[in-house]
Amino acid sequence: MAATIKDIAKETGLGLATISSYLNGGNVREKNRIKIEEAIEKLDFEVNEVARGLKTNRTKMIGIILPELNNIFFAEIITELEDVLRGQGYAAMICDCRTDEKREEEAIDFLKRRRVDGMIIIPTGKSGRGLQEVMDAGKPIVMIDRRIRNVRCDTVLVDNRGAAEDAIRRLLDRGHRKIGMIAGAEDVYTAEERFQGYCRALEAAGIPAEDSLIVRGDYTIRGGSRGIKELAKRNPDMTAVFISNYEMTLGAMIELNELGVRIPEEMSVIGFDNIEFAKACIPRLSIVTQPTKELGRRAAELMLKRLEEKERTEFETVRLATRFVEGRSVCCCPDGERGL
Amino acid sequence: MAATIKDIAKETGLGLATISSYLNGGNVREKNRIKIEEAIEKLDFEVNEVARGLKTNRTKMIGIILPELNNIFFAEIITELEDVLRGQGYAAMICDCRTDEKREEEAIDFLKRRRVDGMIIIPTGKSGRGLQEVMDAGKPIVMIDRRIRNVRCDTVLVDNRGAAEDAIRRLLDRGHRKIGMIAGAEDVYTAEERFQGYCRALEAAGIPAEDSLIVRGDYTIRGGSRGIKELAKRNPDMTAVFISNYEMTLGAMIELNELGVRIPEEMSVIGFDNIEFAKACIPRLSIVTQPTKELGRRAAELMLKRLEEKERTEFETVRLATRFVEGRSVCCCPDGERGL
DNA sequence: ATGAAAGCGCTAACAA
DNA sequence: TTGTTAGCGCTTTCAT
Repeated sequence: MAATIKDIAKETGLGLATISSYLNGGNVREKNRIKIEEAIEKLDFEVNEVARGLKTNRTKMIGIILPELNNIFFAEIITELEDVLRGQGYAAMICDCRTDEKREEEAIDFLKRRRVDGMIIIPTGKSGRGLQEVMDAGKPIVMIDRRIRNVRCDTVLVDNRGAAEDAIRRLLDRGHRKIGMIAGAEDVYTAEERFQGYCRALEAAGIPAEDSLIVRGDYTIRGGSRGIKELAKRNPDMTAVFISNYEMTLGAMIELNELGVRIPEEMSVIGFDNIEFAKACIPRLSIVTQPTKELGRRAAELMLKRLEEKERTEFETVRLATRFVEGRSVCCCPDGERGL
Repeated sequence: MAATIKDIAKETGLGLATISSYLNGGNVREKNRIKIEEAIEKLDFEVNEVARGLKTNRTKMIGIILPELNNIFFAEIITELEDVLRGQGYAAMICDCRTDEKREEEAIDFLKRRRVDGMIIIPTGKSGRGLQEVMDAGKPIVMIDRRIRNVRCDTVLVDNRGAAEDAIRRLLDRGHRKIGMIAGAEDVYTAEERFQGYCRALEAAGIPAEDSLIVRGDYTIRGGSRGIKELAKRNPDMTAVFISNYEMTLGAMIELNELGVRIPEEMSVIGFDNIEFAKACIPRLSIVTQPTKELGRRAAELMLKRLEEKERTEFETVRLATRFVEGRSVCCCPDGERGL
């Protein structure tokens, strides 16, 4: 059995409170400090954080709920998040809900029972069921990447609309007019924002958005390959395509590869996320990248701030900028007349 | 404040033990069961797992230590792991140690203080310092992917040597004789096994392994691109290359892309891991893939089995087979005489 | 600065 | 089956 502070007390002849005080950085007489440290060393004592958590009602655990861990975009965010949190002594209890709303709700309950001090969530569902109660119980929530209407809390987002707008504008500048988009599902926050950016850029250029140039994928590899096939079939005159997340970009590249479409001669492409993948493509892919590390860091910092604050202050929403990384997958299309 | 079983007892007029018995699946009179359920509903009671953990000395938390979460190979393993564990009510406390031995040791301490019921680790360090003590304290440990000599515990590995041997044999069968390898660092368990497979296959074919055809990367993208550059420079007559992990494969592809080397006409390539990436390559890459899901699942199952067992049984070592996925990145080289 | 004692929410004997 | 009681390891008044 592991040693307890009782054992340390007995070993040193001191009282429990003194040991506790020492452990929590209180003032202890030099002489006793040494005695305690020797006893700790000798008995191989380690604070029992479970007991401490029960007593203080603070477990120093943060629940993290996300759609899927085996997704490089989310994994990068969580990596940074966990790093910052643990640096402050907080443990990350991670729940992957497999992009399933029901599982997401279960995860929230699971974490409530475990009495985490707060939750950081990259939402899957749209309802946010269960979250408001967590907030009401005084446990802070920080949301990343997607927003949910009913839940008021700190949020860290990306400027999705601006990112898409910028990408499309670059295609327009190179003379493209028939620009396809592989968008995400309508009920996904980021997907909708990116889609709006696409529309807005075209609108600003006086080009009506055509239904045939838009397909809805579902942020999966399969969705990307289906999407590009569909677009190509429907639009022989399409000269460029904008793909709005990494998995779909990967799927589209696989399919373009399969179809033998030459990039950028036959088709200009702008993808999303994962710069390493983009560099490995032939030719190098132009992409929009998101600041994953910063998303994670800012979310962790917002959480830590909430955990320290005495009284609740205004909720913050941080919106981070994306970056465009130029590859060689976009060519000029002066007459807007090439295509497949 | 959240309701406690005391509140439920007061509300129902029953004793604490009855409530506890109900919560733990004991026998409770039908009438009382209903009363309790109503009270739980009314007071919005949820078991406090922290208190339960303190009392039972079982937190139902499993510590998971890994080199890096933002690595698709590890992320896939952890995803499956967490899924299986949570399905049995266990929480995954994940610690990313950034491939840093010191951080790995800190993570072990961190998890000990938190009194996790067991640890699953994908080791970074070679010493396994701190792990044996965990075992001695009666907490099971399961190791994944890499083995550590001093620590005796359940282990789930991949047949790395066989995988490399098979890959090289395929190249030999197609007539290649000058086969390069981008290996990992010598002190990395999997890297060494894969390297041995390479040597063994050549040996079986009566071809001496040449130093100039072997470079040591460090399992990073950068290591891969440097590796292929070095190999190409040193061996103008090299006709094929085997790259022994995903990151280095990615790096090598980026560099080959940069150098304008045509695959497979000028260079046959066999990579490692990440089938999606392989499919997106032009031409599709032939690769060795590892059974990530099964690695995670088996590890979780071994852990659960240990947690249930009354007395300690023999440690198990599971070794899983890899799979070769044929692409179009290997060509025939009948005379062994082409190359760059 | 230190000690004594109460109690966080739960489980597990033991009695009834 | 149910109630009473002790105690898991810690923190935290309140005295001293």
